Amino acid sequence: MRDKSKKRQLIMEAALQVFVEHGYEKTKIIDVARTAGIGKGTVYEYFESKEALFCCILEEYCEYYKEGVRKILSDLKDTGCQEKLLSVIHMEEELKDQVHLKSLNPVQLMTEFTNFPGLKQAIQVMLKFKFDTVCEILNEGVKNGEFRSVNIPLATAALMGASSAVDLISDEIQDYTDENLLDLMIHGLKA
Amino acid sequence: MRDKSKKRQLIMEAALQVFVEHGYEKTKIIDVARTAGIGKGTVYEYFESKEALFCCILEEYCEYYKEGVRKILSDLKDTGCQEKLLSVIHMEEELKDQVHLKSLNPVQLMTEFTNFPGLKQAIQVMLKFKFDTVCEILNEGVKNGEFRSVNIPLATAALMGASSAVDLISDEIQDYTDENLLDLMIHGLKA
Amino acid sequence: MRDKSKKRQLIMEAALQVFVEHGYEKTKIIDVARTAGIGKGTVYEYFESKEALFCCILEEYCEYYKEGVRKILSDLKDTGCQEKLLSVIHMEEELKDQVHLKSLNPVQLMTEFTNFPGLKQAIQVMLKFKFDTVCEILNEGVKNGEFRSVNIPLATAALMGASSAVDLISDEIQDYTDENLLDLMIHGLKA
Amino acid sequence: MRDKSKKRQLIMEAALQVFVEHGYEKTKIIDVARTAGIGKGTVYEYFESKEALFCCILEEYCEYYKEGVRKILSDLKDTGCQEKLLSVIHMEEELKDQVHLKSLNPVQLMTEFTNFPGLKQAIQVMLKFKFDTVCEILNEGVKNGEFRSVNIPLATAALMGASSAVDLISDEIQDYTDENLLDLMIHGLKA
DNA sequence: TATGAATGAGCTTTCATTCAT
DNA sequence: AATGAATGAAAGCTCATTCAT
Repeated sequence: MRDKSKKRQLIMEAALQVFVEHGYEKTKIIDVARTAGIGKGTVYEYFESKEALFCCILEEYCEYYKEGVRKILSDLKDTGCQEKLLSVIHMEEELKDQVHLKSLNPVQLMTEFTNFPGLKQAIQVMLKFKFDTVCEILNEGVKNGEFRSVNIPLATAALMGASSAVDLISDEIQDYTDENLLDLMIHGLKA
Repeated sequence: MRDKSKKRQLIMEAALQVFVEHGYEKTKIIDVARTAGIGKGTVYEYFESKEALFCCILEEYCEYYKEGVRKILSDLKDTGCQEKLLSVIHMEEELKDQVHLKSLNPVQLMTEFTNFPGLKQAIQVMLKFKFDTVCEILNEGVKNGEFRSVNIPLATAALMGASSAVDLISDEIQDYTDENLLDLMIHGLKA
Repeated sequence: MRDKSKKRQLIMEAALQVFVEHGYEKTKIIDVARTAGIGKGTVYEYFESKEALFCCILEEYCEYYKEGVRKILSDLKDTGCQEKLLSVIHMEEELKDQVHLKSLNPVQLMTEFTNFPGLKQAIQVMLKFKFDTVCEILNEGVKNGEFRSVNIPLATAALMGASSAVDLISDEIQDYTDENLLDLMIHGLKA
Repeated sequence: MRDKSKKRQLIMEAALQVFVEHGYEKTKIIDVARTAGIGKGTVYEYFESKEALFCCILEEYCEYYKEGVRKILSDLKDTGCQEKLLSVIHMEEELKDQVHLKSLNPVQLMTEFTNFPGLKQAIQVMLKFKFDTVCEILNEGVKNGEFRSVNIPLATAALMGASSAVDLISDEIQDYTDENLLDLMIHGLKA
């Protein structure tokens, strides 16, 4: 039982690595298998299809992320919203390091999977969770006077998008820290 | 010569439409040909390969975009930077309408084409141009005291990312206008 | 148009040959292609799938058979039912020679394709036509006093089954002719 | 030794059931194992291969059938041939009920396994036995004046084929009984 | 002895690309 | 110049069989 579960995890980790490196379409099951050091058929003992494998990865990642967010926010119950936002953004970076990936950014994923209804749905669940979480924090910030009364969904999207893009373009950016980005979003460009 | 050029354009427009609708991998050359109302082989008379076709589209789009940006900025030589930024963001929206597409957003494209070296380069050219343009505007804004002295590449990435993501998540957002987004980025969240 | 149709026919003939020789499951598309002297992909230009290919063959065979039966029976409008039955049985033998096959006997096909709903239906159409045709002849024979008042569906099944099986076991049978078989079915074993 | 033999029997019964329900090709060893309530590997402890398993079933079925026929015929030593034929046909029906199967009709099997030389041979043994048995009865019937002097192998094939087909097409047949079929074969269609 | 996890040969099917017309 | 019929490499997936436990 332990072994079965471990191998499943092994495959998911190998798959994650290959998916992130080559993208969904270019990823071949045989490469996932080789990366995991197993045979092609074995992948299918654990996952019904390539799409299902991808879905499982997303779901796990999502759970992992949700869990992390919940924990952080409960730890920060009494701090300011700026700190909460920072922690949420931070957590994502840490998550990436832990699972050794370049990105599982839902904003980016949405782009790639627009045409896979099955996958798109799984991504939307993740995206929705992030969106709702950030919305809530902003809402709280507006209520307690920390933030001004902005269009919250718009601000949420902007925040998520900004942090996504910074990722993609980070080669060009000196001194990037989550703090710097958040500071910018909070204080704005205005002199 | 005229004809040759016109048919090339016809194919590119059909291809753009199909690429944007279905994504690169899911786009079949036969669908491009049918959309263009021509034979499958004809596509290959004008473009070496699917990848080359995509590249040409990007390059043309990039030129078109550059041209538009140059014109706008020369028209706005003496206005404030906020207006310039707005015009640049606006222009992208207009461009989409003109070529009837959901998106050719370079931030999104970067995601999908990370693994096509050929395509990635073309996208990066486009991305770089946008990036440099926005950087310049921000730079000017800082110099003339309109903006505070922020980390300009970071701010540029945030701005580009925000406007990209708002696109993807726009279902959730009420009252989205480029003005609202820009206002948010300029004044920040702070109360 | 002529060519397209001819190649389709070529593939169907090659496929028929391979299907009959190796059975449905053991038939590989690559073998059909090689037999037809074409590439594997070409088969799929003309038929959606292996199953569809098989279905088309059955349907064509069925049409061919129906046409033949109709013609024979209209030619024999005024002869006895025994002669009609004989002609129908004869025709099947001739058909086999014409299409160079061991058998497309529906009674046998029913056995092999019990588990392919799609294929089974096509076979049942063929079987039903034969069944109905023989039933009608027997009915007419009973009415005109040529035959006694037997259970017609039962007699039809027996007749069809007898002529099918004789085929399969024919190695063992000396002096087999359709006439002999029919004579046996008509006069019975009784001394 | 007893256990070994019992499990072997268990597997054969499970396999028989699955083979009859799904056909040879569509039968998966895992399904046989599940039906038998054992592990997949265990099947291979008792049978060399899927084909060997099928062969063993046929051989056992054949033995069983032979035994039954021998017993019946010895019991009926002094009755008429019509009764003997009826008993032989009856026995097959009973056999089916005993082993819970839709059919192991050799005429039908011959069709499916034309292309499995190994299996075909086993089937032919069975077929031959039936064939020879029926031939003998007919021979006796001709000799004792019960039947007229027909082409015996032909009549045998017809009889076997008729009873096979009636099986396959039985949905359409009202009031089917072995007696009715035999009566038809003996008295013929003639008025 | 019994197992089922692991395997990879082998299958169907897709589609970018070629090339004869 | 334009075509679309032909192609075969490549991919996802299945399942009989093996073998370590």
